[in-house]
Amino acid sequence: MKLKSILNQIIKDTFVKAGIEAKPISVSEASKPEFGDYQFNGAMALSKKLGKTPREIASQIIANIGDTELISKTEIAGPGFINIWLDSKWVASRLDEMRLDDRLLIEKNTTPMTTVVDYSSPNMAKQMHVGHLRSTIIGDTLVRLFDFLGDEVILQNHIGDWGTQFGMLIAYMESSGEDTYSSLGDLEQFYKDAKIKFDSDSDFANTAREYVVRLQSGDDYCLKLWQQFIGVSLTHCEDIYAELGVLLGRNDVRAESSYNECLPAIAKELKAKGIATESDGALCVFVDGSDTPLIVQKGDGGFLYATTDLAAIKYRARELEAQRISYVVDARQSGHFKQLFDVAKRAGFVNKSVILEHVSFGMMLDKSGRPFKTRDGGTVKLANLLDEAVARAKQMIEERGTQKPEDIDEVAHTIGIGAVKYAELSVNRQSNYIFDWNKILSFDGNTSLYLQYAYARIQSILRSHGTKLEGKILLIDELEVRLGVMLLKIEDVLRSASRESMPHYVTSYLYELSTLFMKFYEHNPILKNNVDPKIRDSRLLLADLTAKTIRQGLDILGIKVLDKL
RNA sequence: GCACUCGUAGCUCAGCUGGAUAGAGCACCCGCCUUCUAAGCGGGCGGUCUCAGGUUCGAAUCCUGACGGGUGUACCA
Repeated sequence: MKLKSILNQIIKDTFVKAGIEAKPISVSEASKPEFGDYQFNGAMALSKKLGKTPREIASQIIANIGDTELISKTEIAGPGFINIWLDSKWVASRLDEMRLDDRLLIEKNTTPMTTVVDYSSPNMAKQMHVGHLRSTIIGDTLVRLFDFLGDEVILQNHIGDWGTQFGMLIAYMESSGEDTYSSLGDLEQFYKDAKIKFDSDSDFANTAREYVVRLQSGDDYCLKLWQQFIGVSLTHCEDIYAELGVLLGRNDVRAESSYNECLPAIAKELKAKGIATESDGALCVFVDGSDTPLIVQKGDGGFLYATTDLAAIKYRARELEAQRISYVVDARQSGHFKQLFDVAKRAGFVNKSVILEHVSFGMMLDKSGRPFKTRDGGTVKLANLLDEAVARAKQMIEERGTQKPEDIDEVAHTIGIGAVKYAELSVNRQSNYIFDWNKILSFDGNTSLYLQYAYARIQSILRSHGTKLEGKILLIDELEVRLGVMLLKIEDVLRSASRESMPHYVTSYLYELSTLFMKFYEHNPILKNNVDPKIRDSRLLLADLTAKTIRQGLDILGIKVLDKL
């Protein structure tokens, strides 16, 4: 439920009733429990405009709140804050509705927005490395989030499958003559070997160069080799996707090369519209605020990634009818996207109303704050990173010794992959972040394990109880009320995370929810002997609803829960 | 040089459209398991929110400048 909107509407109504001619600002969550559940801080700002003291305005607002079942108490505090307490009976009955609803009272958008999410986008010439992790994980969460809230989501994996290096790669693949799949088992090595041969063997280099030309002119033989190469490389990516449990599949691939045919028309159209002009022999679009232009066509007639991106954005807006296009790409390309969006709108490839956003993110750094590399300075392959995560998780649970031997591998996988994903998602995506194994695989603090532990603890209580849950939720203790209100906030959190493409809003919420539950649990016994049956039933229901909310939140993050830890 | 971005506790990070005494986790110190998972909970220590101005009743948040870090800067993607 959209709790904040409901409260905002109440405040808005009081403005009308009181004849206050101003637009109220939004209520905000109370900064402290003593200040209630929500607070309205708009009275101070209106003081000058209305010629009244903030406290006068505040009391005018309060006087007009009238009879509403969801607010139990209001007060004017300090200079003119209005503190608002929700009625615990009202909260309790909403929670009773929530636990009977699969969607936890989270509404589905009545008018779905067609949203394209462009993410992962690995280069087919190389193995996936840690640089692809953030895009893949953040993008996947956005897809799940948008979809859950009811938007029409279209996944786009804009794989890099075109460029001069493929001439060399297919020539080398041909000459190595081995079984293609196994020889491409380590793409990184394959690329290096090809490069060595290219640099040392002039006949091979000539063949490679010839293959680039033949490839670009549509030669059947080279195209066949190239398709074979891309096919194998893509399968490697799919292995990683399966390991990570992300949604991307072969149907979501819309490769760079698929836009090749449209590129001349894009350049022509930009030129015809007078948007692109020639400069130093290249066809360029100059954009206000950038001193370097977006180059649409090279001096030699070739096209660049900017042209491909323009073709792609046009395809997404026109063919896919996207109303929102999100590019989950690292922050270094912010300049490029600024130009791209400007040109796309100016050229009319995309309507003005379409939301174009660069969901940018920072770099992954190691513990000492340097770019995350292997000991010898190479890029860390994603496959190795994920293997290490699972291996470390396995070691931990073996030491703990609470899992059955046959379950260990699966549990280790859930924990290890979950920890890596959560680490990516829980920090503000815009800044660089430090990747530290000890931190991400910890049970303390804002980690996936802490949430999984909270969930597992609740499952354990439910198992001990055994029988079906009964009764109603009663909110008596202060911690119960706070937990209850927190549970009702989930939709507001998901909505703002979706609006701003900020997955860490969700992780922060889940962490706060889990810590609140832990406190509640420590202070309010559930199954102990002296607990009144009605209260016991209520607390069981509250625990169960908390678990469901954690599970739903983690599901949107693409992280699995465990019944036992 | 120019552009973008960041600067919050010893470390890693939250802090939403400006609001009350700036919050977590780690580390360090102290307490809590005969009973629901102690991978937990409670308490303590720790801050000139880089600095200087400005706007405002009110600034970590907005604006300007300085300093410091990162990134990008014409035919690679």
